[in-house]
Amino acid sequence: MRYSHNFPKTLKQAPKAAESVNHKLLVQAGFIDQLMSGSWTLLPLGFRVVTKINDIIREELDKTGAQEMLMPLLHPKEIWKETGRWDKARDIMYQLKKDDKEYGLSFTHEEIVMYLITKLYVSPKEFPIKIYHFSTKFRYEPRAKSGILRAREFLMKDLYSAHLTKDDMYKYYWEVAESYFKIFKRIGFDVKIVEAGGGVFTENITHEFQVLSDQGEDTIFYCDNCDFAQNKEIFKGKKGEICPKCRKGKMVEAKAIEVGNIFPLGTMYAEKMGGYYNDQSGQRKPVWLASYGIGPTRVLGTLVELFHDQKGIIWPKAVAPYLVHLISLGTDEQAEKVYRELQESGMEVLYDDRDVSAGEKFADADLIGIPYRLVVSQRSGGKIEFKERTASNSELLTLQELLKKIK
RNA sequence: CGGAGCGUAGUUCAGAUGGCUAGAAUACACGCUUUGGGAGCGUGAGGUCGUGGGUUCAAGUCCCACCGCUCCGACCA
Repeated sequence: MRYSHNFPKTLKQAPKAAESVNHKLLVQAGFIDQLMSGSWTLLPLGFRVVTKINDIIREELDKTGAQEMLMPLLHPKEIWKETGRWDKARDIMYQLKKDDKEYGLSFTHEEIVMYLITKLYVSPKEFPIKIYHFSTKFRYEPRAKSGILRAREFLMKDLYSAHLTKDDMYKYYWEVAESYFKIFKRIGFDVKIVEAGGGVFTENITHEFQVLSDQGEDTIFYCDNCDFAQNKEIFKGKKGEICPKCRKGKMVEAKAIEVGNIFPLGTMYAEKMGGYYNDQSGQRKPVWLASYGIGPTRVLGTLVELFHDQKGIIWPKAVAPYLVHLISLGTDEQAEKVYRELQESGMEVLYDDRDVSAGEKFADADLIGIPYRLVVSQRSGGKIEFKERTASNSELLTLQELLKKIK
């Protein structure tokens, strides 16, 4: 991509109102734009990062046998009445009326999934059913905040699984937990799996995937010796106490950002919506439902909170919008050739071909945060100057050496 | 919803005790020059001063109401 045609360009200054790091840097570098409080556009650079995040999620979930689909966001009131959540979730659901018919904007999809399963499944042999989609969620937040971390409209990947038995539900539940762990590791996070309550979703203990960060609005307690961790809402002890699980480590208190969560919902949805099957003995039994979410746009913000310096963003390679940032300093013919060759080798290149000063190109490269910076100039002779975003020194390489190094 | 701050050009801001055709920087367009850390000169375009009402000979400036954004709190799968 030629940066001269990238929409939009970086800003000289971050917006005045921005205080959180993800808000400042993502806006200044041209990844996102705010429409109103809690509502954001993913600009081309931001959308590329989210696409990378989604691709990783998709790849790992497909390995568990899950199938991708897409469900609607405009829901009839009646389906939410069936589970009682039209009234119970009134505070977070956008509800609207048009010509005397009432609708809700989706804040989750359990009701729709249960409706689909009840309506479309043919035989118990089809279970377990594992379906997911990436789509927008609308949630009325009393106070949207922290840049893109707490929005009223945001992107979510939600997976739903339906099972004949509780054991089978939990078997897959832990398989997804493992899958989530891999996803976050690939993205670049060191996540903690934290026990939590289920809120408006379930009475059961659920699990959150938390990334430690001072910018987080959740408070968690975790053991410094074993994997025990609980969020503030359900943890009964205090920090510094002996871990109730391993009896060896001490409990640590920390701020964290919740990037994913999983819910073993049980049979409530099936019972309220008629999701039954006949088992071998001819008995009528409800199916077991679980749901699992990851917020790709919140992941985007969390990445910036974690990976940045004074000059800008530092994208992990797995999710960077481009892998290399090519800069030409007054040697356009050579840079054009390098650009062409890099593209032919399948490299994702952002090529700054603008007629602006060297300093501006360097500053923008640091701000945008692509992992590798390449400079072609008089000074580099026939070679290409290679520098990692986090390094202070560069080295001169031929194209072949460069390709070998990066791949 | 309670508290605080803010709202003037695309962006960041200046416009004191009310006073003339509302300014700067930056970004943008054109020309020339320039290319290793946000270059220089010139020309040009760009504004319902958040909205509505009020006070006044006169309001960006004072008063009232409302709207919006950010932060703290309440809330939060």
